[in-house]
Amino acid sequence: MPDQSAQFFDEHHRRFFEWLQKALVSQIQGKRSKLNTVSTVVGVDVAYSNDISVAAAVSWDVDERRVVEVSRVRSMALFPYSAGFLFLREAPVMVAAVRGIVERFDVVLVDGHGIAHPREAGLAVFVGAALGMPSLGVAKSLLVGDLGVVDRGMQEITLDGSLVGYGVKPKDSRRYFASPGFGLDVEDVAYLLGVLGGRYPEALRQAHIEARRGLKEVG
DNA sequence: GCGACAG
DNA sequence: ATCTTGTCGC
Repeated sequence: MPDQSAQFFDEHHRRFFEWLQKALVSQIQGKRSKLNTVSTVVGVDVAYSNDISVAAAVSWDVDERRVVEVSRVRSMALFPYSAGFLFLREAPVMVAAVRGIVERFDVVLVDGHGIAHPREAGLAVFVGAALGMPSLGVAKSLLVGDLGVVDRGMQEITLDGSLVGYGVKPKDSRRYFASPGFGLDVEDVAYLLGVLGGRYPEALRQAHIEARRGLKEVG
């Protein structure tokens, strides 16, 4: 079997998609709206079964600590996974799933990096921009950047000398890396991490479960 | 040229 | 991401 990714990522395609990422980044410059009080967050994740993808968005009430709404979308996985270009594979279906959430919410938590990305154009940046909603990237492993010293279970992620996010290692839950997506800055990330209790976001844990459940319920 | 590489 | 159950431990 030949590498399917070659079909999508030869030199010409890769260069064009990189241009697209840079275009978005320059396009949203200055569109950093101030993050208001966060009472409801929406976590979004995608699960796969061959070329079928199911995205699940879970609305989570931070104070009451409960799921308030679930939205799921099934679709064809048209792009293969390629590090640095995850948005091609997951952004379309993630955006559709979040649009299925009816009740209001304050921020979208995306399973993937925000600006902790080679071109500061991670999946969370695309999803937030497309929705016109503040977004936070939450990844389980580092893609780029340098980690600073561990301080109270947290460490800064630096890229070209600038702070782009935080690595977090809660005592109970799994390690993760958070960076701004759209509509919020690094200072807001620190605030958000506090609101979310420092642990791996329950909204994302639920989204992961719901996405996998979606694969099974339909086939 | 050699490794690294979100999900 | 996905293939996969129960089991050891706090």
